[in-house]
Amino acid sequence: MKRNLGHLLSLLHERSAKWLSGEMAGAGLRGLAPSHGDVLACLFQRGGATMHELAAFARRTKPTMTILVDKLEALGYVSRGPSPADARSTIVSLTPAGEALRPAFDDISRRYCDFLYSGLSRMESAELERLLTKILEPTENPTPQENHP
Amino acid sequence: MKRNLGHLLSLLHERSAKWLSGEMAGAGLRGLAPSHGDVLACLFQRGGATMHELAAFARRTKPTMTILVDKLEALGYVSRGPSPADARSTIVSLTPAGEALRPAFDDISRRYCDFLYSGLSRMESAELERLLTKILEPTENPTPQENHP
DNA sequence: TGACGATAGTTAGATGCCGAACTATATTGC
DNA sequence: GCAATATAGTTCGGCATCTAACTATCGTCA
Repeated sequence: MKRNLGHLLSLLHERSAKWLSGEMAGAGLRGLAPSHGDVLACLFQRGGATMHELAAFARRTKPTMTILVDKLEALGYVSRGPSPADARSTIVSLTPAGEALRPAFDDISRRYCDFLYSGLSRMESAELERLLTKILEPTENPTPQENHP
Repeated sequence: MKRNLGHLLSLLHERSAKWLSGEMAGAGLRGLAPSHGDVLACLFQRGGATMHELAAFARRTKPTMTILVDKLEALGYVSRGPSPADARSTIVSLTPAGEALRPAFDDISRRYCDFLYSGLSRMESAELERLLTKILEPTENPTPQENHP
């Protein structure tokens, strides 16, 4: 059983994704993926965002964001509206039903941290973050899509 | 910019996957995903495996493995054969074309490690692995699918 | 002012992945 | 020896994701 860094990373990533999906399902959001959660998180934080901003926040491409928002809109959690400043832009915002998810989401976020850092001391957590950041450093990665000259 | 552990993990995971895809494409395997690489890695290591073993090794479900092997077989890198011991089983093995990929794969594996551990001292690498393993420990995760009573 | 390149968003097509359901073979219990 | 159960693989339907290509609008610059 080779336990190299790549393997550990995949393992943890998959487990995190599964945990989040499970928790979201438990919060009444059956069938929603972590990415949908990222969209909602962005809206909880900013109150409204363009497709472009959502895509950058969730680090997904714009076509993906179209699909994600389509679903959230169909479920009644968000709505699309025109931007007063730019006729090309769409402003996505939370509906009352979407806003109602905020407490459950805050709760999941808190427990997600507990889940991830479980068993690690405060110092170990800090060290882990430092090491991962150091690996990430060399080429701080930009937003997916449109990152070419 | 919240840099919590979940975020760092996602970032690193995405970057690793992209790096691997790119390297595989560079090695003449355009259109193959990291999971296909896992299948080949398993075969390089064991010389032949059942679908079930491949699925466990790559941590994908059996239906997914069917598709992955379909593709590798269509490309001429592996072939399916019957198991002499069990008529239900399929033995997947490397064709000469598949075997020919081995040196390129070994090279990619080596450079993948360099890529991941880049900038980390030997001690830091060990510490990082230790911390990730510690997080993973509590519920050492089993093979996906058929893991329920 | 009008043409041209940049930007916002969507559509189309393809791929990796999963769960559920299915077929075929093996194993176990009576 | 046979029915019940378990196991190996596949098929089916669905979802998130990507790239490429498209439409519509904005900004710029001559």
